[in-house]
Amino acid sequence: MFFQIDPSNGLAIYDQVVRQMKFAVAGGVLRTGEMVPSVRELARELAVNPNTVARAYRCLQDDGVLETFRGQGLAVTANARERCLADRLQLIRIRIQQVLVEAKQSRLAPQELRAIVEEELQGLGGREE
Amino acid sequence: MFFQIDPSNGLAIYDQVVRQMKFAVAGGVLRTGEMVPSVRELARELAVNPNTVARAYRCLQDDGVLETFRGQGLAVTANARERCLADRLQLIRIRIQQVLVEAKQSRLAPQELRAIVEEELQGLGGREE
DNA sequence: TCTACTGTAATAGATAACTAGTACAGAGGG
DNA sequence: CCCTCTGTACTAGTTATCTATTACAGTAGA
Repeated sequence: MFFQIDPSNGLAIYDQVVRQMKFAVAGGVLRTGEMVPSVRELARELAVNPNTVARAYRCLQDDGVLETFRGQGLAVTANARERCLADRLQLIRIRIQQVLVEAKQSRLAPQELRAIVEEELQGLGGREE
Repeated sequence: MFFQIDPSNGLAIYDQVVRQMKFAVAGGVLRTGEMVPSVRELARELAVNPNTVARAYRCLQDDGVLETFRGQGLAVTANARERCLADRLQLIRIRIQQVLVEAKQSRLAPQELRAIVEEELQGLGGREE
């Protein structure tokens, strides 16, 4: 229902949860005050250990995206949206920059690079989520 | 002189060596028959353990890019160029696809995505290597 | 109060990647 | 032969991540 986790992604699972949670807030899927799934529920859903989800949630608290209500759960904070909008741009920009640097070092022509990007953008274009 | 390694890259170090070696062959920096740096020399240069370089070289042998001359070193194989040209496209395409999928899931607008790509391309444009 | 949920914490174990150190066989130059 | 280079192999230890399990405190509803 919520996220998609790929264990063989290079990124740690908890990090994937953090990123996708931020993206959900930035994209308006999760709104201020809304409760997120409980640690155990999300862990079951993702077929992942509860500790891993708890760690992700702890990170999200540290980043001011979630706040805890003891005994009840965690909710999206008041100014989470603006934080996440900024974070989303930054996170994606960094990944793009890494790929482009590598492509540049490999002496792949920029036109060829643009072609790949456009091609892959077309490949994703139609679907929503 | 040769490569740039970033230990906190997500990618394993030996994998970075493999990729950059393939890119060097694809880009014409390394030619057929040319000797590559010895395990110990490259390890010293990259400030990395010799075992890590050895592992990368073993991968490159398995992929038919390098061949070993016992007691002398390793050299680029005859048909390494064409293999690496294909590998380069594939490796970069996969990374781009991963970023675009994530961006798509985050509901970032494609125009905004293109803007970031162009912006970062400009940022790299001038430099050679 | 009892029960079931919540987050949080702590411990131990598994696995992967990398480091550290040592050792061995082959090639080549003196 | 001796020395130095080459790749290769092995063991052990470190670190980070994730799993597995148990436990505890707070909240809420019957």
